[in-house]
Amino acid sequence: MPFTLATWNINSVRLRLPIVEAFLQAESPDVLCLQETKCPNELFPEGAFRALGYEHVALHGQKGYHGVATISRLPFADLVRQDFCAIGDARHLSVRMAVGDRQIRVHNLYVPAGGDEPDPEINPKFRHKLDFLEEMRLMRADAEPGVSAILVGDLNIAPFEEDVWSHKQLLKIVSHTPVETDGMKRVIAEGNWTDLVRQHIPLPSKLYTWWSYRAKDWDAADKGRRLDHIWSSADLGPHLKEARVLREARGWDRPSDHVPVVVTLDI
DNA sequence: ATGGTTGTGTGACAA
Repeated sequence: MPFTLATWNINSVRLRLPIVEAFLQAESPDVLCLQETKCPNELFPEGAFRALGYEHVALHGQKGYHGVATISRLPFADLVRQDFCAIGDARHLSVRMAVGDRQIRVHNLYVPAGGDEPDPEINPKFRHKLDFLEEMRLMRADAEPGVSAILVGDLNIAPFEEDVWSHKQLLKIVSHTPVETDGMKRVIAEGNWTDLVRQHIPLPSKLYTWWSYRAKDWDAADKGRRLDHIWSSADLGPHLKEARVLREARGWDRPSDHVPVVVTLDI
């Protein structure tokens, strides 16, 4: 059976509900993982998602900042909200669902952006990002026997040269510094994760999922970065049928600065 | 080098 999963940093789910609804009607993924919902759980617009057939909603939100949500056509169980760095931020949510005969745990993550100065000694936000990455090293794709895994989200790191518009110009810019890109590659290697998007759209193709609001003409300038990712356990790699980045969503009305990333597996 | 924009919730901060 085909199984389609999408991830999208939505930058306020309430403000952007119209484009989220349009996306769901157009693409009809089985699962949508949102980040930066900026919405307390009690104010999350669950009804709008139920009306579109997404009857299963898992929330880890807070007022004003951060927040992740996983909405699904398929039922799920074993909801976990992990408190990375033990500071109470709403940055992680995972659920386990049955897809055909297979069990899959879906992790939804919003990694700290890390501020502007890439020095953990003087910038506590960058220290936090590196600490978060260190904690992610404990996440293993094969952590649960008999359960496959998918890890998605705004990971706020563009790991490869082709994941940014200019490798040289971004080497000292937070999201593409060597300590971050090496750290992410270590998380992938040690956790035995597969980068599904790069499996389907391999290097050296340039690929971005985020364009700053501050650019005058994001499309023409195209100074993007690939900050949003979909990884899986190795067993799912051979089942991948397609991976897409919905670049056009950056040009929609009142857009997020991130666009949806979508994979389809044949389970 | 600097400044550029958006969101929350009406301040200052986060991204």
